[in-house]
Amino acid sequence: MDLISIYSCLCDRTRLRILNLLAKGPLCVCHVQTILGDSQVKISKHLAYLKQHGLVEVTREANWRIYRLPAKPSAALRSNLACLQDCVHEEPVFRRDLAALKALQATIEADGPACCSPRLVRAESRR
Amino acid sequence: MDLISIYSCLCDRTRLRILNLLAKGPLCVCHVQTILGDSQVKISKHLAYLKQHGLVEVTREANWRIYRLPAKPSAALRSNLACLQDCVHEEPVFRRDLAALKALQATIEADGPACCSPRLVRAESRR
DNA sequence: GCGGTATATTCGTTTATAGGTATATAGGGA
DNA sequence: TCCCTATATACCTATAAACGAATATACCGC
Repeated sequence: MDLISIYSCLCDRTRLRILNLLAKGPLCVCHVQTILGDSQVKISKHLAYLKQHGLVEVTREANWRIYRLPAKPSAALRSNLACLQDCVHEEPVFRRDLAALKALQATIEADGPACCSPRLVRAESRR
Repeated sequence: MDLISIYSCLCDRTRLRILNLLAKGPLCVCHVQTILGDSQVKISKHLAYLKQHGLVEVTREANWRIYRLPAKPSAALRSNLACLQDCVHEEPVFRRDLAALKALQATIEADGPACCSPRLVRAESRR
């Protein structure tokens, strides 16, 4: 994975928003979709783009796909994700997304097991 | 200037190479051209792209245009340029470019005043 | 003013990307 | 087996970007 791949992924707002969410932990597609308020296709394609360039990894859990940041990111990716974390604080969209994520996670906990509830995510991580 | 502008600029190898050079100090177009070994149009257009997105600034000195990194970069730009500095070490192209830059600067010093010799650059900076 | 040098712009072509609509795939449960 | 849900893919269109060739601009020295 080279720098160009990384920056190509970062130069789209939807993808930045996705990465900002994944920085907090793994998520299934439907939750990303809910938080960003975008269509299923759009989210799916951006996730595919990120995966193709090595910025995210996927595992399957039942009907769901759980996306996450790479377990072993390259040095370049690590620096850039860290840098991104510093920069996103300035733009309100990202803060709003994180707030929505928190709210959603609270609901998930309350409702019991759902697509990417902590329980499930832990379970499929163990494999 | 927002994150997308920054990352859009960074997702092209030619522009990364240019920024890597400018990190060492101001340069005129012809020297960038010489070091990268690309056509005049190509370099000129990438510099225009960088300028349009606020990643470089230009001043004129006689027949030459001197490009430099912004005097007062935004926080986001500053972090990303710093991050880039860390990352470019891994790829040989960038090291080779810096070596070529050093060689070129030695020649300039020896030959006396040229388009972007330190003397001229200092002179036009004072305005 | 003229010619030369450095740089920018215009135009055309090719390729990549974003987004949508419609459709396919794949697993789970009745 | 059939249906439902979650996600991916194919196909289309519009827009942006990259690059080259040719041309324009702007300053300099004579």
